[in-house]
Amino acid sequence: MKTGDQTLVKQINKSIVLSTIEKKSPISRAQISKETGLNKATVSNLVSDLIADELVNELGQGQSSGGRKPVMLYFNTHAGYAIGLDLGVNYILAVLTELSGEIVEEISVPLSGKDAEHVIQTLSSLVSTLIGKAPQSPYGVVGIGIGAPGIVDPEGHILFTPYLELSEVNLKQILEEKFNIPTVIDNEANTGALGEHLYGAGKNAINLIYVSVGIGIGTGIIMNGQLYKGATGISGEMGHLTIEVNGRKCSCGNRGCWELYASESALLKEAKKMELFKKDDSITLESIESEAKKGNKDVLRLLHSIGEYNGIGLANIINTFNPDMLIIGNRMARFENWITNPIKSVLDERLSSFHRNSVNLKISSLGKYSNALGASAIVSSRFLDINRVEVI
Amino acid sequence: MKTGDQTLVKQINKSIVLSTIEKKSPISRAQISKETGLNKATVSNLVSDLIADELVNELGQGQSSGGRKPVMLYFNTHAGYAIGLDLGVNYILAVLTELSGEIVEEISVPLSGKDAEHVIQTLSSLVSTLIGKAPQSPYGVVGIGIGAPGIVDPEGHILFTPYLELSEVNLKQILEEKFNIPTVIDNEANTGALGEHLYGAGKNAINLIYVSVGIGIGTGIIMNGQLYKGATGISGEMGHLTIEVNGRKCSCGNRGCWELYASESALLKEAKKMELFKKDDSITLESIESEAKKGNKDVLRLLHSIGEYNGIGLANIINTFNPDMLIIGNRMARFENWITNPIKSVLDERLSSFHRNSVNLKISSLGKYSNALGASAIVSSRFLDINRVEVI
DNA sequence: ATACTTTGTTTAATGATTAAACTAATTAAT
DNA sequence: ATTAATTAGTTTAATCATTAAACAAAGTAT
Repeated sequence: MKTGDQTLVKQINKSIVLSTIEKKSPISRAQISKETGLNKATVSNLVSDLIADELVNELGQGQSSGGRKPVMLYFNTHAGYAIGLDLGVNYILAVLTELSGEIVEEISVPLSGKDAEHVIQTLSSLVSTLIGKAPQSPYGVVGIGIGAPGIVDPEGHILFTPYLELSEVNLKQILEEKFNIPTVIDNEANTGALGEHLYGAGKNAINLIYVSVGIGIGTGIIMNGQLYKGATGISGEMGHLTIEVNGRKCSCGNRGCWELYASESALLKEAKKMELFKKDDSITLESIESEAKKGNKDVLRLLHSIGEYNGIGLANIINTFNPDMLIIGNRMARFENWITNPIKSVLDERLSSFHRNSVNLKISSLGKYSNALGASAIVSSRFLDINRVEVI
Repeated sequence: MKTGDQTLVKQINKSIVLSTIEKKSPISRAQISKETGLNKATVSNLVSDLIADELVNELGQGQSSGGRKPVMLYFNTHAGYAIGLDLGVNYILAVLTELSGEIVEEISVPLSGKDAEHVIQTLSSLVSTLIGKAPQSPYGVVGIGIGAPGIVDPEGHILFTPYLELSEVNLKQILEEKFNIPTVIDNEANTGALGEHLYGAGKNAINLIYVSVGIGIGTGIIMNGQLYKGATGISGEMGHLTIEVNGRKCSCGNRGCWELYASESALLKEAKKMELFKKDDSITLESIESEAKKGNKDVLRLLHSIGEYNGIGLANIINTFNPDMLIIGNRMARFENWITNPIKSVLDERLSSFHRNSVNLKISSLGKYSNALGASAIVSSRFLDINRVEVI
């Protein structure tokens, strides 16, 4: 059982000091003491440790406020590096980040094949490249984080991906054996939620729902500052909430699932029916967006309707979670200009007054980086042993 | 900021020792040491404290296992008492419990008036009576917990009750001033969830959703062993999930809300349309149940359909939370025999295989006591300072 | 030059846990 | 019946993290 002792006390306080420096650097020992309530002596001790760990640097003196000048402390964001991988359906985005989440290298490659071997091969080669590009540092590459589509269990098995042939593959184990670096895999909605929570639009929200609207719709749930993953790691399948009892049959087995009406797939499917695109066989989000920009009435009407359907599901999420913030991410985010208003008017119409006033709807601020950054954040947080996020 | 020190360490360990005794009594110091990993000396010290606090008793010797006989320790469930109030729409159920949750007194009264004064008067008189009946004990009545219908904010204001005239009333403050006893108010779905989690069907589940199906439908959300209340304390309004986009208008402003199809109100409304009940003006759940027992085909068909609609919403909950357990409580629970099968077949039909296998559906095991016991548990837990549940 | 401030370190005390030694009480074996 | 072995619980001394208070260092203000 996890009992208390002095080691625990020190861990807690060291963590507090480190994250204070992370958030407020440059900062002096005296200021840390005032902000945290820890004794000056305690802060001095812990800072010595952190300097020995190379996680913190002393860098010059600050302004005097009527007495001795303070020594300013900085978080050593270059103590190590983390790799974050956004495993998409037809691309992989790989980033190498500092411990602060700053991107130092990024590579994006299309994913031509869908078979396990090809995917693993591509991932590995990206990881190799990024490891090679990581600058010299005390700790090197401290972890590999992966955001994957589909269902991932707590052990890193991908149980099921609808579009890649990775079902039952234990990516975590494969990569750990290959590179001997701690590896973590999670669903893309979860990594996206973490990315936005730590570095993006959701920085100040402790209860936030990240809604990844892509081919399907998935949600990442952060409550009380912790990622919630459910009993077997497959919570957040809110794309499969029934919004029409006798609606169309969904591949999941259910009927009338939200994502059948509000996702990228729904948008493309409806667009294909339009005269405008009939000639064009390979209809894309780009072409839809360009038509919207031109002001094509039919396209605008379609986006309006998709927006409304998004609003209906978002109202469900608000009624369920009463979150501080909702963040819409993934590819639907690019239609921000056309879907925001219909979403808001549906929320106004459908929410009770108690919920209506507390709605805080945002569009992903990290854009295509939410997943990769969230994935890298999981492993750098683990390395820093800061309880910024709870990851099982 | 909440920093670490020796006080914290002692709090943590004392809490661990006390809850070990609570769960496994009778138990010896040596066994506690083995189970928790704490040193024998530490356990002895903490147990001395707990005995001085009168929270633990030594009571006789246990069986030797080849050496000195152990001294058996018991949790002193009579160290204090807690009051739990289930504030219903037309009744109040009040219980006086031991610290273990054992009921020692219970009073149930009908609620004739709906105005604030009458409700407060009735509550106060029940509390007075129970305080009078509490046996002599070291700590007396340690708290008053209330489970109320409607929306309760974190400060104990009832923001809105659909059926009582208590909107904007600060019950917590009123009762605390009157009795000078710490008082906590929460939504009935939350207290129900806590009751089942601590004493009922959900004892072994750390991720559980309690679904209170009464006049409306509310849910109590327990995740990672903690009650989740949302940004402003009004999460869990899953009765208002849209299951028919263009369905009937609901009083909440939304359309096609789940509770319009699956609640007690839906059942009564449909029953009223039946020939059988046309003569009878005051149709009740009792009469419906009695007809079901007689095997009335129309009633059975109606219950089957209500069960199916319950299943549809429960599938939504499972897709959202992937919980260890779902518990159906409140008045719909009495129709267990007729709704369980339709619920299960809907779940089988509508859930993806990953969720289907992990479904754990139960009916409330505390019956009418879930709320009152959950409410009393909040205050006794606070008193014991055990982190059995997180309550804001 | 002097008094006052602020920063950071040193010192001694406090207190919680713990390993190890010890006492107490019981069983099993000779 | 005596002895050895075992288990329960306490005592003792050591360890270690925090802290208040004293102190040293380095500045500002008058």
